[in-house]
Amino acid sequence: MINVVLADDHVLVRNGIKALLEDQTGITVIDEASNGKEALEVIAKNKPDVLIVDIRMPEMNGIEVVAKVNKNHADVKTLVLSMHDSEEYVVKSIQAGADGYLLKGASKDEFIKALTKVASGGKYFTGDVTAIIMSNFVNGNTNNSIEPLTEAPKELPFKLTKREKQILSLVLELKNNKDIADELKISKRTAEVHRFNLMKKLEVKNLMELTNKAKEYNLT
Amino acid sequence: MINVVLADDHVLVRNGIKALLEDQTGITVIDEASNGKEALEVIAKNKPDVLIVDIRMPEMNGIEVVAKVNKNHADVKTLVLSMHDSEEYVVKSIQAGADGYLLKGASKDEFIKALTKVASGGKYFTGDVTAIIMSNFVNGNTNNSIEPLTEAPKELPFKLTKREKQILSLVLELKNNKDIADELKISKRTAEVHRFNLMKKLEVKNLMELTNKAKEYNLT
DNA sequence: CATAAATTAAGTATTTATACTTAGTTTTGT
DNA sequence: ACAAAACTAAGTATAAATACTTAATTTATG
Repeated sequence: MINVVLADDHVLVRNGIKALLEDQTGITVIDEASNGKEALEVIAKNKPDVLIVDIRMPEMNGIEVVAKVNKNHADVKTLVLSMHDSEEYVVKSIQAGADGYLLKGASKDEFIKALTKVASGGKYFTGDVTAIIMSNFVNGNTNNSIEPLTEAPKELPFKLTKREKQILSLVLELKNNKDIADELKISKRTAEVHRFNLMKKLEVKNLMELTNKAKEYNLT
Repeated sequence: MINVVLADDHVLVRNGIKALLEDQTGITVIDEASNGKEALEVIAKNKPDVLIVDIRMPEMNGIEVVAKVNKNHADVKTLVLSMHDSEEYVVKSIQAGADGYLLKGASKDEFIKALTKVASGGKYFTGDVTAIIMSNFVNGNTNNSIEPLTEAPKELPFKLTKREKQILSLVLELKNNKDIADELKISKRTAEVHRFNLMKKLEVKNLMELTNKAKEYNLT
């Protein structure tokens, strides 16, 4: 019997997965969570075999949840669900210690396969992203299984100060330096400097690249 | 027996709804579509009783689909699914002729209730938005039922030309005038003029307001 | 085919952003 | 308490955006 906890902020998606899984004998959804923090609480309480977790969630995103689960509840397996087949997300999930990564567009069969594989101690990464992963890790993998990362997760190539993060978030709201300055009660020139340093650190040269990079590194 | 067509770009969501609905006797999902255009084709072919359609979809959004279905297949009922309880979406759905509007966070019970009500010629709008609607239409409504709009859908307070829509979409990607000009092979000055006219028409004075307004009116 | 609407683009003045550098003033870590 | 890091903000020069206006071509539509 596989005991599962579902974490996704949409009831409908949870219901869907639940219906899909419980149609299968040997799988039970013992609890649900609608955000990252709740997921951690629920896991601490219930100790499921597998956590199925969406990346995009309020309070705390799925990847952070996976990282924490791996740290504090090493025996709980994690299967990440995502709408995106972005390399960034996949790699981050692996680094966070996820046991599997599935696209929301996956079929029922693939879903069940992934869950059972993960529950039995295996790894499952959807075929759509396997090629990407392959190029990053050299292993004797069979088709959809890969070994977990052994090396320490490589840290971001930049570190932002508190103030910079503040300014970044305002810049991402497309506010101009004047408005940012007013909002933070600093001079416009100071806002400019922070923005300038931000652009340097993130190695971008315009707003478009900034927003893309920020999204890429989840600096929202 | 109610015959339903599902249109949503996520297989998982479709599977979820399907499982949820077919659990109920008297409801059959006869076909599915993963984007707006496909939805229209599927409807032309199958003539279902009800179309359950997500707002956010590739190719053509759910509201446009509803409008077209209402025009070309008046006997097909439409139930709009959305993640957002935004007034804009609700009002637009009603104007497009939707018979119901449900949040994705709806419970199974509410879902079934909405579907059966819509299928039998009624209207169902989720309680979360009823208050909003009430303030717009004065009718002798019972709880969750409202009358359809009789007046012509009020048009947007601005109309954009083809070129302006093109430029708008590039502006929304945060591209600057130079890049937009290069991309469209026009002079930078021309791009500036179009952007200027855009700002005037939408009555905004900076990028932030522009993106907000564009989102508001679904001008993505 | 004629007129309106749309697209193109230049001119001009003013404001804002960019790309730095320098430097004084907190804050923070050990 | 002392250095390092962070925050603040000024100066300067150049580039780009803003806020218009005018006006020459294209393109649509009655």
